[in-house]
Amino acid sequence: MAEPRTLEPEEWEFWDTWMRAQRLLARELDRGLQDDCGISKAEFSVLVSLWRAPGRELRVGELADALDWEKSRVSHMLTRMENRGFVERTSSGTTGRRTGIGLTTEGGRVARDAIAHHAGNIRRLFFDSLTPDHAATLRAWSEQLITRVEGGEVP
Amino acid sequence: MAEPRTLEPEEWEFWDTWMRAQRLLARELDRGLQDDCGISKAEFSVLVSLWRAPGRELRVGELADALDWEKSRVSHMLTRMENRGFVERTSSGTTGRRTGIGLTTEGGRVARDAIAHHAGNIRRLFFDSLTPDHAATLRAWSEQLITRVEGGEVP
DNA sequence: CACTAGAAGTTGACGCGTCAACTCTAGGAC
DNA sequence: GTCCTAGAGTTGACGCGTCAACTTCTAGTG
Repeated sequence: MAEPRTLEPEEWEFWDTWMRAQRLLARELDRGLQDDCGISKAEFSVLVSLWRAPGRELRVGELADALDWEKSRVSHMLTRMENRGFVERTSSGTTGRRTGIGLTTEGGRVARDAIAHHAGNIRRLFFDSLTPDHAATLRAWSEQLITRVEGGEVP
Repeated sequence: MAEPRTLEPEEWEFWDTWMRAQRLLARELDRGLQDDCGISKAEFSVLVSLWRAPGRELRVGELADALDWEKSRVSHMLTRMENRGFVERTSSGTTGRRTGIGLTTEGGRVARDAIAHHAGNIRRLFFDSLTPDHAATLRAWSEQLITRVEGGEVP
């Protein structure tokens, strides 16, 4: 028997609830980052990627891969973050071409701070709301979903 | 004993996985809406809200409440959707002031289509990946999270 | 009725993300 | 050496979302 390809009202309600929870969670975390550290979630991601990188330095393409962003998005963001003094395009190679992205001192400071604050907020908003059982379920489901979608195994 | 307010590496990994799954899910749904129906998720939300409204008509403030958006965001979006012919600002009252937002014929058609397509995609990507057990867990957790965050009950 | 406070809605500026077009460089082929 | 191409990175235009300032309507007070 063919599954219905539409949703029952109850399923819509579930979906709306789910989306709402996601939105609230994301909003709260963004607000925390903005209020406590003065940066956006996107800026945070860049700072963390650089912070964790060997030598605290990456290339644009590597950043793009790590963040799963388009290169041009990375480039735009780096321009803005360079203007704010968080990041610098470091020259390397014989021609002095500016390849490679590094943290400034200020950028490193902010990264450290933000990681601590953000970790606290994630614990407070996410982990504290999960029982071990819920956590296991969410984790399993996330992994399965990633495999399905990234593998293109969705019918 | 005080809980640690930072995250263990394993927790970070869990968090990253979780975020990645969310991102993929959202991206895939957006792509479906865009490819199949030529609209963004935001436009979809507006169309659905109007479609479900009594009389297929709402005011800006009501839309803002329903969507949990800022009024100005709604206003900007309506301007764009009005230009695309999906929506019209209907006059009412004695002074002919344009209050109230309605669907155009075209808007109604697109809304119908999009709801069907989107429902199919949600089933395929979300519901099909859930066992009844997972579903129950996710639902319970979502509701609890909403209560906590909206109630401001987070320490 | 005039006045005013405030709600409802709009606008403009700005930072952000995407897409397509562009520049620059490194590395062959000849 | 010269040319040519593929990849890396940047730029510009445009739609989007937020914030603050603004206009306009409405309702209450005297």
